[in-house]
Amino acid sequence: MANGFETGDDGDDRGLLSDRIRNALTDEIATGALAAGAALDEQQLADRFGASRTPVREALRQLAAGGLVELRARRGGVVAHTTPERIMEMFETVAEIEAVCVRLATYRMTPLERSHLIELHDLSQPIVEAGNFDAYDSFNRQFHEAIYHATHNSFLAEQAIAVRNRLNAFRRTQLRQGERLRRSRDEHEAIMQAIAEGDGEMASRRMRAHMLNAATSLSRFIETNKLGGV
Amino acid sequence: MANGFETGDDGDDRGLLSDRIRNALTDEIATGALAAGAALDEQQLADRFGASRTPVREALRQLAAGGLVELRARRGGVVAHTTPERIMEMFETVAEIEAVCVRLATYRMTPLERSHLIELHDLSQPIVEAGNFDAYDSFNRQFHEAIYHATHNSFLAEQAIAVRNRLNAFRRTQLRQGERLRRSRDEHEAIMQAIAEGDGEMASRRMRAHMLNAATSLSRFIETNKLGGV
DNA sequence: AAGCAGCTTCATGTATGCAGAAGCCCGCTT
DNA sequence: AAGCGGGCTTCTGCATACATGAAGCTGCTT
Repeated sequence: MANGFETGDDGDDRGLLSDRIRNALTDEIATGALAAGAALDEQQLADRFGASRTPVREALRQLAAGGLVELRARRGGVVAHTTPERIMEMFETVAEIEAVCVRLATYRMTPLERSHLIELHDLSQPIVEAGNFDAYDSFNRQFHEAIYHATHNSFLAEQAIAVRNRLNAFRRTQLRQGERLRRSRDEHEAIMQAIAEGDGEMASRRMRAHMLNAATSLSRFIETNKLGGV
Repeated sequence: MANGFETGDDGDDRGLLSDRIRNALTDEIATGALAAGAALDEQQLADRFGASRTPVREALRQLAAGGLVELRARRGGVVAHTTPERIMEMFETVAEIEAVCVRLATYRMTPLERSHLIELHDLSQPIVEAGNFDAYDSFNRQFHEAIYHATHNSFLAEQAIAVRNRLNAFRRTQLRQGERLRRSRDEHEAIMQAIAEGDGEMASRRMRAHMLNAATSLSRFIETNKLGGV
């Protein structure tokens, strides 16, 4: 996470109250239960969570720092209004950062890391065959994070994870089409090949294309379903 | 800033108390008045700022979100321990992000934006001649931020500014050598030329080199002055 | 003497109370 | 009837008080 907060675990039973509230609100914003622009009344939220305003305030501050909530001094907070254009910008940013990561990783990864990545990639084959979306999502995360770490630049890796998480809040309307699943793995395959050949630039270009393909698919999805303000 | 907080201005007289404390602590950490690893006692800070613990807590949370402070649940906070290695990682990250920005900017900037950038660059000539470090610092910031904006990706621009600001906290030990000043402008010149030729890849490579040169200079500085834990 | 248990102390986490500012509604004026 | 001003309401921001978990210390046991 590397967000400056160590709470033990992200479970929901025993952490700090403010963290539980933060996680809950994050989920609700991500799932759309709290629509963009919705006012966030402190007392109201406190009542809803059976807590006082204090932990709610702290949760809101943290969400504001993460960009999910906008706070105006003495005027309360609202759920950040994220337009489709901005989501596309976020996608492009992630794509570029991932491209940077895979290029550096190609040049710097240890044989052990390369082996781990190959193993991970191989494991995704049966997942695609089975069409298990949740499992693939989990694998996909591991795959990309393995690349982040292989840059041997922990700060960059943290940035990549942070921006990726921030984007994930809007990927719930994920493209759950089997075709994209297979294409995603094929693109991974191409990236792996470039890595194997030690061609960081090629891996970088393919990674960028990989991410932008996902963005394009989502864009089409938004277009056809007319999800105006997300 | 796009950090989710709108406080009117960053002045110190009339904003929110928690913001004033946050700014003050940011400065103190940046200047080294608060050394890395120093414990941050809430009550103690509250006394020092003549406030209660509440705004201090909020300030600490925001700083934690920004990475300047590490908070462990129920165990208080300490100034984030930023090793020279980590600073170098941050430099590399900034260099890569800037490289991405200038490539996108090259392909997307409007004639007006290009003109503005050229004007900005021209204005830096007399500043270098005069050896005015502060003025050059200000210009440099404008120059790079103009490039961010020219990407026409506001999210990416915000990320770039955020990570740059975070790094700036450690650049106070800035290399104030006239030679570096002139070389910096020469590198800008080379970047401008690549932009003028519409060669985004070239501009990107030169920008990366430009940033890494600055990092190398700082690295030498740290090495010779043995600023162990920063 | 070393290690552990229990207690004490203290800092954090949470709740509540209070003051001030922003927004709103109502009534007044033109 | 429409625009404006004042009082009112409500919510945020800050302060203070209470509860709880963590760290350190003391004394006992082995």
